[in-house]
Amino acid sequence: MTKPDKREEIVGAALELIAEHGFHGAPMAMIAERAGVGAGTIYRYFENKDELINQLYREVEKKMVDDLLVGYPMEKTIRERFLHFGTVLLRYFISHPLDFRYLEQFHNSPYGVEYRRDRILGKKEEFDIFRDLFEEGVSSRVMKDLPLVILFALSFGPLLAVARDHILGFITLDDELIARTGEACWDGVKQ
Amino acid sequence: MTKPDKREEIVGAALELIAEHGFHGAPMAMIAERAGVGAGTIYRYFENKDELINQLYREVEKKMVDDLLVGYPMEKTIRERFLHFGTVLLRYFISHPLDFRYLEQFHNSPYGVEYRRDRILGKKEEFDIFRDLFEEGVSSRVMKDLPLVILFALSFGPLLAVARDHILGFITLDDELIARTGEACWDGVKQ
DNA sequence: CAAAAAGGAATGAACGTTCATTCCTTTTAC
DNA sequence: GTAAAAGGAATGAACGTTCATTCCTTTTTG
Repeated sequence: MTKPDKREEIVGAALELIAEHGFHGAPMAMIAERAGVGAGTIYRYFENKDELINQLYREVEKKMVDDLLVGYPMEKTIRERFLHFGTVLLRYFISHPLDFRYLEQFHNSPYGVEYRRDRILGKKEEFDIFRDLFEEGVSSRVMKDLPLVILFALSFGPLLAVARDHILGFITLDDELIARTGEACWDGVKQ
Repeated sequence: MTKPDKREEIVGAALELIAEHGFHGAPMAMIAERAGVGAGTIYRYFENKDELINQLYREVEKKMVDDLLVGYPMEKTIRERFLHFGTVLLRYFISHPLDFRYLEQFHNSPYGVEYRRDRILGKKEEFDIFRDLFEEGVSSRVMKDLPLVILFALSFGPLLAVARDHILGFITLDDELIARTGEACWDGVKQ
């Protein structure tokens, strides 16, 4: 196994185990075993478990955001761009359930709270296409004049909830249901 | 300290510590210390940590549901009943942040998934005022004809997200914002 | 009524287990 | 042959739980 392969194996094993069993249900020894490497080897690639968890988060998030931007209809209406995001996001979660579960685990942990605090209250300069879309929506009076955080909640709250329900098997989302869920979210944020 | 007092102390300490630091950030020894009892004493009231966590969940949930039903306008329109729930729920979470955080921790853990599975897929016979409201909304064509699970997501998804943002200090909800958030949720589910 | 005995609630040190991390040996790469 | 990489047993800290003992209340006895 070549060097980058080993890192990939570790990251993949960590993703699977943490997505399925949570941070505390995924001991380093188990990650090592599933990755097919020695326990000590992980520490050649990651300083400690926290570092592994954080780096994995960034990789999963980047992969998702990159995917989200493919085919983004930059020139279309706000509504269409909003629906694009909703649809693509839901599809992404459904076809990458491990990624979704991992992101959820992360966000619902102290790691995620700290991360979100930085993101929302911290430096704005970073490229944030969601923020741009919502700010444009509010200032052009196409969306309700509510704080960004609430518009985010109205949009992502339901999307995350239905993605979770689908992945846990409480419902089966098809294309029509995905589209109608996106529309319903739009009804929530639109003026 | 009388006998029921001790149980109360344990439950209160567990609520505080778990709400703040999660299940794994609240060792039994720490719960015992905060409760002002010996570590072994907890096991006189609860068989084990799981039992403590589950019983605490049921108490917190019951307290909340009871509160939610006070002043429920049984005879008013579906819209008004929906808005009542949204408002009262948000207010409850804001004034009981520990309860909210505990419920979140629970729902985002294996405990919660199992619990939800029973609730959604399992026996329907249990009294569930939410389910009744949404079923009435759909059948009377006041709400969108979507699966109940999705209507739930459209309603509670944003409410939970907003409550979390308030409690974590990302936004400050006042009466007006609470009302407008509820209305926005209604826009999402209404036909 | 007072003293002794019993009962059972409370305690916290101790135990066994689990885990992240380290350390030293073995293997690989060049 | 040597240095880097990998391996996995060893380590020690932290955890949930147990249990022998203490403490306090209640009951019994004379």
